[in-house]
Amino acid sequence: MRNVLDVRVLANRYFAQLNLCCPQNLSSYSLARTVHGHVIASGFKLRGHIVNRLIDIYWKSSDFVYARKLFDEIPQPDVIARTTLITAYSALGNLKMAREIFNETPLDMRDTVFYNAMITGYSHMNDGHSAIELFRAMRWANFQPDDFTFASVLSASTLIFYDERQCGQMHGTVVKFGIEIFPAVLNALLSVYVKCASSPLVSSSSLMASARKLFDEMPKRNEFIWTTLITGYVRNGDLTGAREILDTMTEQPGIAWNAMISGYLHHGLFEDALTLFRKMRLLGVQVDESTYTSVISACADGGFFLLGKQVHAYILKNELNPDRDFLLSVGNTLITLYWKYGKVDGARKIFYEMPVKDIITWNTLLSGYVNAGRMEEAKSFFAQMPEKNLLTWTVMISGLAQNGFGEQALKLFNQMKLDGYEPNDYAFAGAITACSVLGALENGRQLHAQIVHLGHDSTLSVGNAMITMYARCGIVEAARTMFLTMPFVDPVSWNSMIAALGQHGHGVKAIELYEQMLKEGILPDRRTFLTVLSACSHAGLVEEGNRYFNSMLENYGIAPGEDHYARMIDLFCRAGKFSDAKNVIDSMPFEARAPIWEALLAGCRTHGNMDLGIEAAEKLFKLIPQHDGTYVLLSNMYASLGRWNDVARTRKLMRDRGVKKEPACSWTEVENKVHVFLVDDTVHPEVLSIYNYLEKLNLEMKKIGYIPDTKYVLHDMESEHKEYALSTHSEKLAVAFGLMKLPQGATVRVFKNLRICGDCHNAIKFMSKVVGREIVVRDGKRFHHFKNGECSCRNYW
DNA sequence: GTAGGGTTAG
Repeated sequence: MRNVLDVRVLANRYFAQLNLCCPQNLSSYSLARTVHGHVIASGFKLRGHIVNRLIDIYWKSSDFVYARKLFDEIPQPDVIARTTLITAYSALGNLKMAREIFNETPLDMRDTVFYNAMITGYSHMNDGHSAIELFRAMRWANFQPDDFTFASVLSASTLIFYDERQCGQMHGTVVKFGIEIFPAVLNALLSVYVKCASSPLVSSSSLMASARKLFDEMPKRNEFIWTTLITGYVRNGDLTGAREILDTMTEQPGIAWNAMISGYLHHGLFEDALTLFRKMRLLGVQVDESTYTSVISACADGGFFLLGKQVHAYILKNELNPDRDFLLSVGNTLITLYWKYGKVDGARKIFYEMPVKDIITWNTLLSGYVNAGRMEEAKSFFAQMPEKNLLTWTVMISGLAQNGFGEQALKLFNQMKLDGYEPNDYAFAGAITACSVLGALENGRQLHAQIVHLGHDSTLSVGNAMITMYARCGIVEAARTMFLTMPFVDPVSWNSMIAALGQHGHGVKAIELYEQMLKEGILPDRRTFLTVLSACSHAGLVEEGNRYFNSMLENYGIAPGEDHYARMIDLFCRAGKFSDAKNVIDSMPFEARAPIWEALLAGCRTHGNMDLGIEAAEKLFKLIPQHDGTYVLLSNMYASLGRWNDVARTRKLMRDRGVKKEPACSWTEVENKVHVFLVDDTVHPEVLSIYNYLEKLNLEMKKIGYIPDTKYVLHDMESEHKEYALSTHSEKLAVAFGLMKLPQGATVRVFKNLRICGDCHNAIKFMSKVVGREIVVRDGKRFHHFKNGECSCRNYW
């Protein structure tokens, strides 16, 4: 039996040991476990300060389950243990559990600190209303609020206050309680004014003036207060004002400089951010993790990859300290830096070397894979993520959609909703993009309705995706309406609309829109030129295309890339100007790689320039021997010349060389083999008749050594998404239409669920030219008349 | 046991 004194000595010793523990540090966690073990072994009952301290260390070391277990084992947890637990649950974002502990605590046990913890929990989780409500309840129950209370309450107020009157009232309350002598409270009050001023609903000038007055009258200013004011000016877009404050500062807290750097960063002034960083180093101002994070981010977004790499090297050399949490946010930004400059492997290396990762780390590398189009890696990475959030899903959905996996993207979109996530505008934009990939107009329209219902329709991401979706589905008019009714447009919107017109043969209109964009002072970017050149190419506007191409470097300082040269080759080939196309290749400042030769071969396919096509194919065989695309293009070229034996020879060559994928069925190959094919109104027989039809076609093609991919169609018909399956293959349907030897003026009905999409429309136009007859296609209540390669549908165009 | 400012992902 121990005597009381022994126990107390022991307890004090344990407590001293525990106080040595620094939370959030693994070694302190194991020390806590050891002490805990000693306590139990000695038969000493866990209670009082020791147990509270243990709970505190456990949860701060993220062993929350254990912390809770310990708490539950205490027969009568005191108010301190309860406060710890409330703080713990709040920090984990679980306000429900925190509130449960709160409610279970009898009124006579509570104290001000206890209330403060719960109020702070609400405030940190951005639940301003609950925080204020609890503050009222606290006063109602006659608890005296202190400076901590007001700091939290004021912080909560910034979330819900929207006008000057409220700010003034709160100011009065603070003075009434005589709390304004505490810097933390004053700073929080300043923050209330500043955040209210940055609300779009109020005029910021008078609120900022009040904030400034408050600031000027402060007896003492600490680094918090300087920083709050600087961010205030930054948030209100007054970077000059912010900089003036920074320059008048007597002390130089690094944190205020960080606020300024991040201000420059968020206003796109990357060079200013970097200049300030240099000055900071020069003056010896404390640089920390946050500084590096912003600076690397500025490098990533501002086109300073080399500088970013230098900063990386500097950090590795001077700042690498595994004991600090240094690597997390800096590492996250570094991953962004590397993938944004195409160094996905570099990004991956950083990821795997990081000792501590969070969800941002995972999301960032996922974005890297997705952006590089490395979807297989992205998919397996997504599958092995330990935690996902809305952004994770969004990145994956739009990534799948943009890389052509429309069906998978829509599946994931539904999965996301099943998992309880409310899609945001970006997620909807991803789903809409998936619909444009699939040509699934019906689906896109349903999404459009939901988007309007949820009020996401005014956002840029959704609007831009919708323009493209309607355009790809052939409804250029709807795309135009979107473009015209969007409250804000950006260069992407212009690009999308120009592309919409260009893709549907409205080359002249596309160019007119481009000119209008220039008039409105929007600068074209690399993608704009890709779009404009395509439009010229489709509309046969060779001279204009050439002029725009030359203007890139001359007027806008954009060096044409490989893709732009490829577009020029396409432009010339379509116009039959093969020698000009060849000249483009000779004049390029870099060695022609595969995409260039592919463009040439594709151009030769369309216009049957066999010699040049073979030359391009030879280059491609050398450059990428196992690439099936070359064989497809080459055999298509032969097919367009009716050289069926060469088609068969090419395909044999491909098999002999062990190249895997079979070329897809394409209209040029079979245009000489025209059949009658009509569909009726019900769904099932239509599916069957297409299948039967293609089966028949199969046999005929096999006779000449061609293996078409009807398996593909059959496979999708069996899939659960019938509607997508039909829509996915609208291009193939167009092929089927094209194959028909249509009687003069014949009408073809399109499936109930299928509308004429962009690709389909183009294919039918093309076939009307080839067949030399008028084709009438009924699409719902509308009729499309195709004749001589043009469509004269009044309702649409 | 509780408070106020700056920090990265589409």
